Amino acid sequence: MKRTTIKDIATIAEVSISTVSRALKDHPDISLALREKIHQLAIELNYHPNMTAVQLRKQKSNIIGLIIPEANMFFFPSVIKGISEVIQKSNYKLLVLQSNDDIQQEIDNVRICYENGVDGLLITLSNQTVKLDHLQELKEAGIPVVLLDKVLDNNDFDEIIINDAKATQVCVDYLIKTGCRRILGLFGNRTLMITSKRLEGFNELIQSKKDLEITAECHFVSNTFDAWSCVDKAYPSFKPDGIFAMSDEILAGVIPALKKMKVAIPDECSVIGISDGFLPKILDPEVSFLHHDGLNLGKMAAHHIIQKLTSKDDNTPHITLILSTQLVINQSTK
Amino acid sequence: MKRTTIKDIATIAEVSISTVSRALKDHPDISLALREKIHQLAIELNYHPNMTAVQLRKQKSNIIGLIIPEANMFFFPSVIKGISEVIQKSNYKLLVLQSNDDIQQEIDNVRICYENGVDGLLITLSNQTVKLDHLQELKEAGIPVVLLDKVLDNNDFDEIIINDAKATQVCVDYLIKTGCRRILGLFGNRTLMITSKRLEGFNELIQSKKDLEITAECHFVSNTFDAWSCVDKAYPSFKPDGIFAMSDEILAGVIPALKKMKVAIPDECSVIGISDGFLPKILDPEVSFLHHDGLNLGKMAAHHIIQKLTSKDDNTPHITLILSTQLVINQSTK
DNA sequence: AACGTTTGCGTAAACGTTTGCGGTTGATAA
DNA sequence: TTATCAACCGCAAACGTTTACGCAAACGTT
Repeated sequence: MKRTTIKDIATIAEVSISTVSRALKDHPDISLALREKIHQLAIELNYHPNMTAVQLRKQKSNIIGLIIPEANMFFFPSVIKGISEVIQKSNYKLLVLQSNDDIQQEIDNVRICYENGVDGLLITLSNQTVKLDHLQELKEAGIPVVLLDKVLDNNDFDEIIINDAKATQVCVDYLIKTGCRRILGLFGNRTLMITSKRLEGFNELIQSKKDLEITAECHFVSNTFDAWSCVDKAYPSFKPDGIFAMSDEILAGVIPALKKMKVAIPDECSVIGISDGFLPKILDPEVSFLHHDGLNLGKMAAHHIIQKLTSKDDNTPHITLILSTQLVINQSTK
Repeated sequence: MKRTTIKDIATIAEVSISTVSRALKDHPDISLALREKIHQLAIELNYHPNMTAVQLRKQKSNIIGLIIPEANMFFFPSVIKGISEVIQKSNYKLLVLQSNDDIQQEIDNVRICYENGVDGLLITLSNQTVKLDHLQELKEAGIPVVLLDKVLDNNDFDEIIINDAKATQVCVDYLIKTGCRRILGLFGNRTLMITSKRLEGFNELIQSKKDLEITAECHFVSNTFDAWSCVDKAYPSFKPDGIFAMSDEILAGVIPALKKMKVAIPDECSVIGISDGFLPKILDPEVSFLHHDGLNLGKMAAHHIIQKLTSKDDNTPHITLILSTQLVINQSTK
């Protein structure tokens, strides 16, 4: 059951290979009659182009690489969905690799992308990544790279992010405005820029409100259940009246922890977080959150990289796209 | 910034292209000294093989296609994670396409996989899929196809599933054993085999317990919020004392709906479902569920297709792998 | 000394496309 | 008649590898 090639079609139609190739893409050099005949033949023989050969010849794969730390249920599904929607329309395909938050795997994955001739790369850095040499190589080879969400400071790459500091401040500010004075901040991995930015914003805001005598405490957790046990320990000793969770993953641990301790939300303690928006709806009570829209992030990323791929001038300076966010107030805050 | 090829290496080392090719894979025909020299050169020149060319020549891509209906936060993240973990170890890559539960997109995606020369295909059928001609073509071209979770009856393909009917019965049986007599069943899209199997199991069990005078009612919903509003409507009229949700996506709507109506779980109404296991932990109260392990499903699928790819004899009859499941009891049931 | 055998490398075809260039018609214009 | 020019199609190289085959030199065996 060998697949049919244009050569097979050529033999049957008794024309040359090049004629078949041109006919199939309706090149005006080929007469209409012959074009139709060959199209017909292609259908009959169930011909499908061998993209591998096309890639090799055209030096273009129409494949976009996506490297993510981990395919967890938070955030990435929406991002992937957003990317897929856009690139499928533009005839691109998505090669998904995960680094498992391991720098070596990330480097390997970048290499895999390169070897497989991706036309562009979207990447959310692992939390072990502190320099971008591996990406620099790609860039020098003329392959556009776009960083998503988790980035490094002062890098030379295009990036699509939110204003992490401000996002955090909007949340914490809301807590304070609604009367919270003892605020517990829960953050992710310390090595991540996304974490330090949000932490920075957090501390800055607390500082700026010192006349209100705010007390704050910050913890760093690595996943949902880590957040859960962190709240278990920190709540009784610190007795916060407001908790800020920097991500859905953390939020998913905070609410159950409080409820297990019979802490009334928001009467005894308010909760707010940065979230993709789904989780807050199904938790009880519905959580107030700053909407960080993963679907939109994915779409923007895809649009941006496709635009880079189709535009001729690649000497544009690197660009930072800052997504807008929106505060959504629900019952978890007063 | 052209990428270096073995030709470049050959020119510099003043040997032939084939010698470089062999040296790089340590072919014994090449002297040790030359091998080392060429390896060294490859590193200096930052050589990376062009997999597209390798693919074309070897007629093998080491790419596995994955087609899913939708990258949502339920189930698929774990499946993708499981698949990725396994295939990355075996040097395979994953091409992820989503059909958005649209048959035409699914067909297109299968074609894309074929054109890009995937060595194997993993697919979870869309809910519009009623025949498998598009997959048959792949199979006839010698490309192994494995169906995941959502399958059709009496198909000729390898499949990895759970015993849907039994899984449902275990859940509903538990509800009945703990005293429920008015049971509301919430199911997904009717066209899916997975739905009809679970529904079948549901009805069968209810029938078999007719001496207990069980009353049951079934509804079909398409997503979380659909499930939510369904409960909103059905609960007041039907007044169930037990609810069965056939998936995480549905479960995520049931619990909030009940809580909003101030229904005490499980005192007024028990809840149980088929779930990947994460969601039940963060909902309140913690939900009893039959564990349908997506991570494991992914791993099994990857292992199976890799095994098929490496084994010589492809004339094995099609095989159905039925994953084991486990009932986990929490506070949402008595 | 004659004959195998091994060692070490090169030649060239092949994988399935695309595409620049050139060539052959037949018609039209000068 | 000859030059011009479309219209239509084929030749062959190229993309970067792999690999069957060949071949020369070196070595070992009688």
